[in-house]
Amino acid sequence: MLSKKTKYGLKALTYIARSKSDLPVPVGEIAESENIPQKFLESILLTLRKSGVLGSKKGKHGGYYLRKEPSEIKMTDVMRVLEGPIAMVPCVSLNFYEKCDDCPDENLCSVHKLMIQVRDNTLQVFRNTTLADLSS
Amino acid sequence: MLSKKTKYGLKALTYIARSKSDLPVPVGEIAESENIPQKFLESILLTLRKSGVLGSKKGKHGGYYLRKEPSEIKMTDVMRVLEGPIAMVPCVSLNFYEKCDDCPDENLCSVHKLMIQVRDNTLQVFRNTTLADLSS
DNA sequence: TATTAATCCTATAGATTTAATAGGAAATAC
DNA sequence: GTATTTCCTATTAAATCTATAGGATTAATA
Repeated sequence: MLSKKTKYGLKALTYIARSKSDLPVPVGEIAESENIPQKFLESILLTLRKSGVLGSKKGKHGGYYLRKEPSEIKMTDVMRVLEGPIAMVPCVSLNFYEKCDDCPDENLCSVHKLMIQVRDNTLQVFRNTTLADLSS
Repeated sequence: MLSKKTKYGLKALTYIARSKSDLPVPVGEIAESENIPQKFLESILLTLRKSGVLGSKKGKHGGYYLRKEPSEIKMTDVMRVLEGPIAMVPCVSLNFYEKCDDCPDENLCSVHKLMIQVRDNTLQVFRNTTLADLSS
């Protein structure tokens, strides 16, 4: 299941990408428009800023803005920040690899084989999709 | 993330598919061989039996067996029983559809569009993979 | 300079889900 | 009738997710 954090984050990014204004977009505006609890959204946008996807400006007329063109923001990056590993098991994760406790040899593991296929397919979607695709 | 339930379930099914013996396979044997807590595995195999994937025999020399040939057991079916919906959000689920609380119109929702793609790719993997593939 | 509006930060509560355990009832082989 | 195994229900323990609270900091502007 996609977490609400990720869902809200993607919706917020889309909202910002669609924004016509030159000014940064304040959290309150997004929260209201997209039906997202404001405080929760604050924390989400904060992590997106810390990861480099978003920039921010404090104070009056402040808010969040994209650091790159929407077409340059890949879903792989966004998903890894919001949702964590793209793989369904750590033992097939490219960026968050971890060995399984059980499983003496993962080359013989049937789950491993299957999940590599799922990972590759999902990865292909996220690599070929940018924020520009979402917001169009 | 794949739940342990699903992971254990897949490993157990693979173990049973690989079994040479004519007798049903007892839970204890699988649990020991695959490093799975036995009581937990019991409950997992029980749900697989109730869903029709496995058959069982009680008492001495009892255990679990496959109801169909491994090549006839699709991952779509197994995954839906063990892990639930294949889609990452209920609003793009074929078998467990649910509308989102937020989201006035899901055709305009950027998350919706993206998750349909992920679903279709994952579905393709699961539709084209059977237990025979896992256990070979 | 005071006011207002915004991000930033930390902590924590509440809710849900997952993982695992416990204890025995029912069935079957021998 | 004893040993073995599935079957069933309940419960605990742990982890994670969702959301809220309360204020500190920063910046624009009147």
